[in-house]
Amino acid sequence: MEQLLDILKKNQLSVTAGRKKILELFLSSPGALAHADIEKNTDAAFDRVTVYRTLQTFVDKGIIHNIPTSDNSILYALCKDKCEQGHHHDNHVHFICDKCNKTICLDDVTIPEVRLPKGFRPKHAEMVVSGVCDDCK
Amino acid sequence: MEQLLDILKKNQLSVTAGRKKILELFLSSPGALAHADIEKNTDAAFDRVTVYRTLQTFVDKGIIHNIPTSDNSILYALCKDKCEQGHHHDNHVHFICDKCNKTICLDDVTIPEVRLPKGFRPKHAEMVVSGVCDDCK
DNA sequence: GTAACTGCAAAATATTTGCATCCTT
DNA sequence: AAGGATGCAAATATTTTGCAGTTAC
Repeated sequence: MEQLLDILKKNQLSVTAGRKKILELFLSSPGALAHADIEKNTDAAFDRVTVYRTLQTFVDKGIIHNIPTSDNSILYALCKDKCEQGHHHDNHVHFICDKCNKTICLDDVTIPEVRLPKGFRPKHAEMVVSGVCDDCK
Repeated sequence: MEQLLDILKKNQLSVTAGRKKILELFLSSPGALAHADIEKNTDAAFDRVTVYRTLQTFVDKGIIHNIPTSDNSILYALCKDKCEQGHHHDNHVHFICDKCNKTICLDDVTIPEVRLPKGFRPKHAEMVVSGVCDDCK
């Protein structure tokens, strides 16, 4: 809870009920959350628009980042590393479980470097592994 | 062109103008395409719904696959390897250029293996690198 | 001729914007 | 008190579905 206020204050965001609740969800969730998850877990206490704006604000501030997915869903997860505004360092692998369908941040698994063809200048890399997670094995 | 008919026939799909045109786009494109790209490049000759259904059909048959992206866009690319229905083998890295915004399949760059935490069973991996491509450097 | 494919209309879903009101600092 | 955040309404955008007409085989 202390941590929660800390994060908001560090990012110069005013502390509101919606932001507290949504950030709390992320802090207590082992994996990533979709917009729909958040609406479900807040009992629609907040307007759908507020959720959109809160997520966008968190992304802008570098509190959360979005995770690449193959379908059209947008998933968000906490930036565990030191993310600054507009400069994310979420260089860890994400795992999607085919059974329970959860997305998990493997914070300890860093994305390996790859050798690119001549002329390509890499700036950022994303890696998503799917399969069966520890809980569902 | 021969190749084009080949692909459709191998997958037991009837040969129609829409499917030919869309598949042709993929065959002649160096990278991935979004739904919007396809509408643009076909001059809206086909109904939007037809594009949706054609893409879905191609994915189901394993002719194309979708590429994970961090924003909410859905990108599709040809399966260059031998993909069977419901069983893709597109284990190459995709590159998204920040300048020209094109997505390129780096067919020769294979996705490296990563060591996962205990209990995780990987089945499939996707990797997307962004930066500046050879043309825009 | 028959099954599959397409276009149109419309429904369902998702996201964005403007503005008045309320809350945080 | 002032600026930012929220809720509501409505505008946009995206995707899906049903059905009748058309096309491929």
